[in-house]
Parts: sequence; C-alpha cells; structure tokens
Amino acid sequence: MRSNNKKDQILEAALQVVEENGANHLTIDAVAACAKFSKGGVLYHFPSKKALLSGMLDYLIQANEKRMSALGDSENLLSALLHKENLMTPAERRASLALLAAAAEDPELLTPAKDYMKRVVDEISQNSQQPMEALTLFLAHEGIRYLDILEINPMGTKQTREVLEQLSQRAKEV
Amino acid sequence: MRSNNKKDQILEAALQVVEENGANHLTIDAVAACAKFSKGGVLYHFPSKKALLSGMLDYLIQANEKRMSALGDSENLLSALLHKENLMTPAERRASLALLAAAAEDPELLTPAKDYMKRVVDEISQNSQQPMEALTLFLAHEGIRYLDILEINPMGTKQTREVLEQLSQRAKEV
DNA sequence: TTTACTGTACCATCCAGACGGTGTAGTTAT
DNA sequence: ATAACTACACCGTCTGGATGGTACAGTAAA
Repeated sequence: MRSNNKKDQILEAALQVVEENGANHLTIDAVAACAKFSKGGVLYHFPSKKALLSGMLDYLIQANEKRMSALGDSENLLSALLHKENLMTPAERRASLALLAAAAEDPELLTPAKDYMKRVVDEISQNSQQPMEALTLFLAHEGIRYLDILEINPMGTKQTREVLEQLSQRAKEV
Repeated sequence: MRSNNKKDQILEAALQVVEENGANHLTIDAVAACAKFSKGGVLYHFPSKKALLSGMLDYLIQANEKRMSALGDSENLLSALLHKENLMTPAERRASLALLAAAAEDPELLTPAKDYMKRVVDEISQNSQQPMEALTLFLAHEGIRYLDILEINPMGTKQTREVLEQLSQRAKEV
C-alpha cells in the first residue's frame, strides 16, 4: 500500500491547492508543485484531471465512512454523524472541498457523492421513530458543513459548537 | 433601468452557463454566446470576470432580499425564509449557483455573501424566543439549499417538500 | 454627441495531456 | 555471475487549444 501513501500525498496537495486558490485554480501543475512531484508523476497516478477529482471525492467519502464506523455501531448513524467527538476536523473540512472542486469541473463527477448521500439519508430515515426530526437534524448539520466549506459561516466557533452540541443531544432522542 | 435589464440578461446567461457546464467553464466567451452579446458587450457591462462574478453574487443577494420583503414584515425573517410560497424556484436555485462560481474562482469574492449571512443569522437569533431552535430550522433550510445547488439532494421532490413544509410550520412557533 | 453596443483582430498566459526519457528493482537466460 | 530484459515509478518538455483581456473601427439609437 505504498502507492496509497503516494496517492494520498497528491490528494492532500490537491485539497490544499483548492483551499488556497479556489476550485478552478486546481491545476495539475499546481498539485505537482505542492506535492513535490513532477507533472508527469501526478499524471502517472491519476491519468487525467477528472481521475484526480474522482479520487478526491472517493477520499472524502471514505474519510466520512471511516469516521462513522470508528464510532462503533451501537448508536445509530445520525448520532454517529453528530457525535461531539465527530466534529469536522480542519483536515476533513478541507476534504469536503473536493465536493466544490468536482462540482466546478463537472457536475457529473458528483454522482458517487449523491449515491453516498442517498445511503445516509435512507439509513437515517429508517432507523428513527421520528424520521422528520432526524432528517431536520441531519440537514442542519449539512447546512453548517457547507457554510464552513464556503467560509461564509457567520456563527463564531463557539456558537457553532453550541449548535452542534444541541443537535447531538437531540439526535439521541430520535 | 434599461441597463439593468441588459445586465440581468447577461447575469442570467452566466448562471445558465454555470448550471450547464460547471462553475469553471464559466467563460466570458460562453456568457456572451449564451446572452447573444458580443464579448465586447459583456466586458462593457462587467469590465472583468471578477466584476461579473461579483455582479452574480449581488444578484443572488438582492433576489433573496426581494423575496423576503415581498412577504410583508409582519412575520419574522425566519418565517419569511421558510414560507411555503417562498420555496426556491428553479430560477432561484440557479441564482444560488453564483455562490459556487464565486467560490471556485476566488473565495474572497464571497465576502458580501458572508456579510449577508451574518445579517440574516443575527436577525433570526434576536427575533426569536428560542434562538437555538430557530437557528436549527434555518440551518436545515440551508442544508437543503446546498444539496439542491450541487444536485446531490437524495430526497425526492415530494419528500423535500414535506420537510420544508414541516420546517415552515415549526418556524411559526419560535 | 453620448451611450451602448458589435465585430474583428490580436496578445500573453495558462493548461491538459502526450511523449520520450531516466533510474531502479526484480527476473530470466545463459 | 552476469548480461539482457521487463515493469514500475517518475521526470521534464512540448504543443495545441482555451481563455482573460485589450484595441479599435464602426453602427445605431436617444
């Protein structure tokens, strides 16, 4: 799994580029420079820009699934998502930028993300006595996530934490 | 305000381009072709691409404010935002794409959007007896909005409507 | 006359992807 | 043992096309 390491290096670099320069300044050259690869080296691992974006999205989805399974499955999915230990780390916030980058390049790339969202929403709906309430909590969490990704979250860190904490509490009762 | 009409024509074309091709295929040439202007004509109204993106964001913010003030101010802001007559039309969904386009090009362009969000959140918090609940409802609405923008909303139209309706009902009691 | 464009031509830069080459570890043939 | 060969991982350059922006001459309406 050495190759995974190298690939991850490149993906991390790509996310950094997006974070620093915006999604449509994500170029293979910039990624190569940031990952200290040559352009050819990046293209060796990801044979096209779309493959790179695709890889970034997979990275995001896998990171999310890892987070959730790490929390143990005694609780339901919603609780896992909203668990306070489960707050989006800076690294994971950055990973979410893959969504932006993919949407900017070609909306079709988001298909895997859509499938993933569907699985999550279905599971949340089915594992709850109050599906509406559960969905609302999930959606509120998504709202915060996107505001953070776009860096237009007007709530300070403290207020954001309070809201997340409250969502988490309520998630235990649905 | 003829010029406004023409400008709006260009902005609508820009949004259409983003919708159809993704945010980083938003080019001045593409906008001109779509709006049936010459490239020079587009650059006459918006002297640079950043100016165009800036204009798109203003357009989005103004559209939002127009929607809300049109609902009368007897109700509070949150109710106005979630009012069922106030569901995001396709046009307004498209307008929200300005956010994506601006984020893709240069995150700094989002500053006005951030300010706007701050005004909205402050007003919602202050005009409610249950600020937390009000915020949650607002955030859930934002969650749906972003899922729709990215076209990864896994809920069907019907389910989405049900959720929005429920948010709207609850908004009346906070 | 000014405003609001059109149309053409042009330039400098950026960028994806192709391509040929390099080093190196391992494998096979002799 | 060693020469020949192969596969992998990667480098660095090149090219053709896209793109943002400029310049300018002309047109049509108010």
